[in-house]
Amino acid sequence: MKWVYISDIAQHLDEEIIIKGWLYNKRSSGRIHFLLIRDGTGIIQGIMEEKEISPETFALYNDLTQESSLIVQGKARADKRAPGGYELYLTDLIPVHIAQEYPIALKEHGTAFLMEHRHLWLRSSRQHAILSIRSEIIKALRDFFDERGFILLDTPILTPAACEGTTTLFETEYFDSGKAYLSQSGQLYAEAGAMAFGKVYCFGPTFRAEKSKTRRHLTEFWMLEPEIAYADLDYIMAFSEEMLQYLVECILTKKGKELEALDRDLAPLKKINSPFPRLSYDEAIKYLQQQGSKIEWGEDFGGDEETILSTIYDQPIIIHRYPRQCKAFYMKGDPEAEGRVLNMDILAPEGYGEIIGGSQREDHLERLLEKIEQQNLPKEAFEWYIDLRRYGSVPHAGFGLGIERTVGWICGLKHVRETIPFPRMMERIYP
RNA sequence: UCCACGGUAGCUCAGUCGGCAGAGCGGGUGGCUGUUAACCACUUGGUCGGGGGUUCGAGUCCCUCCCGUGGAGCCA
Repeated sequence: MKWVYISDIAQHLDEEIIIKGWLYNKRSSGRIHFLLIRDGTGIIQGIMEEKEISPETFALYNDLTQESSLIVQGKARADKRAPGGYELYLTDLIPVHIAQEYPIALKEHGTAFLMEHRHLWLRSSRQHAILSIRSEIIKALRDFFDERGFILLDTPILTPAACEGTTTLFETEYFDSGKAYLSQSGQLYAEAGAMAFGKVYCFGPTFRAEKSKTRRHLTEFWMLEPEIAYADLDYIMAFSEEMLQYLVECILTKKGKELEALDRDLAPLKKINSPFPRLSYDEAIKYLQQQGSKIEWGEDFGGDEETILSTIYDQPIIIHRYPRQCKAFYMKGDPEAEGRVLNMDILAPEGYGEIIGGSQREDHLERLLEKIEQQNLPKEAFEWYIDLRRYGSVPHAGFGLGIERTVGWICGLKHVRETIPFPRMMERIYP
């Protein structure tokens, strides 16, 4: 007997097949039972008629609890009455495990309760849709870089020092060498990679020990960071536009059903069309002040400012050339504007805010040393990084894309915590 | 860390002026040959977050601690 996944059911109509899965829900009107069976690829309604099956098997219905695992045999047919469009007329059913009383009923639950049962919550159709879109987003992005000849460069997670002195780091003991820190960015190592391979990207988890409690923060999140030798700020702005355009088109093509299941309004995504509007930091400040914001020149944008800026246009918006004082030491100064750096942030539309932050890097040895000194960073820990400016330094640039925020935007979610299987937040490390 | 709100049955919540602890869902039993978060009947289910106080009497008022949710700051 052939084992078939529910997603492939259309190719096996009227064949006797086997499906292995779990009981999502059941209903009965006495002589006919309805079993909603899921197998991770979809849901199908199983029909159990008293006259078509042995009395012992028919009676098993009473023992089957929500999320019990089972193997069923039957013939599939298309039927408009069935959720999912297909039904399986059961000829046999073997319970694999009768589940204990399942904590998550098919009713409303609070976020705290669901997060406490995240390992089970993943089985629900909504989480299934979000995480399969996440998987496709990562695949699309990796395809984008691989097709353009980038090398995937895995950067270390345990590091000897901070990449950006400002943020708080998770600390751990490292044998007899003292402290090690969990990486908050792979960028510095990616720069070494770019000098070796020309164009590279890293993709991995990053860690921020900030006590952030907002809808767009996690303590552990995944970041994709390309780094390109001989690229300047204009190059990476155009490049990231191309990347986002590619990504959105790809997800619309391949994940329409899942987006629909999430009630995502597709119109704003279909409108995405590069090049995106660009605003310098100075222009953005001027605009915000006209809108009544109290922000002063030199301050970084807060959540409210980001929301205002990301709703001006129905496109992602690029803000570039921020003041030096609110940005990291490795960013190159703008030769044409005193006090500004050659950086850019991309804010997703519909109020989603920052999903990309990038810059042209300081490639001049003396100026980099000055900045390290000014910011009181431990020079010894950065010697290897400084070496990159001693041996064939070139202009180069790169950016980081936050995966969870990107998934949140594309799925139209209010909070990033559902965009990763097991979110790590200030108040949550279980499960 | 700060501000606001919340914690009552397994879950989601109601509980009036301080006066017998409630509903829906889930669980259990029975019924129903096309159900769509099925439905109908019956039934089960409580350390009212912990501690202290006021009171004849506290889920309800006061103090305190714990936990959670939303937001701020910081950032992707």
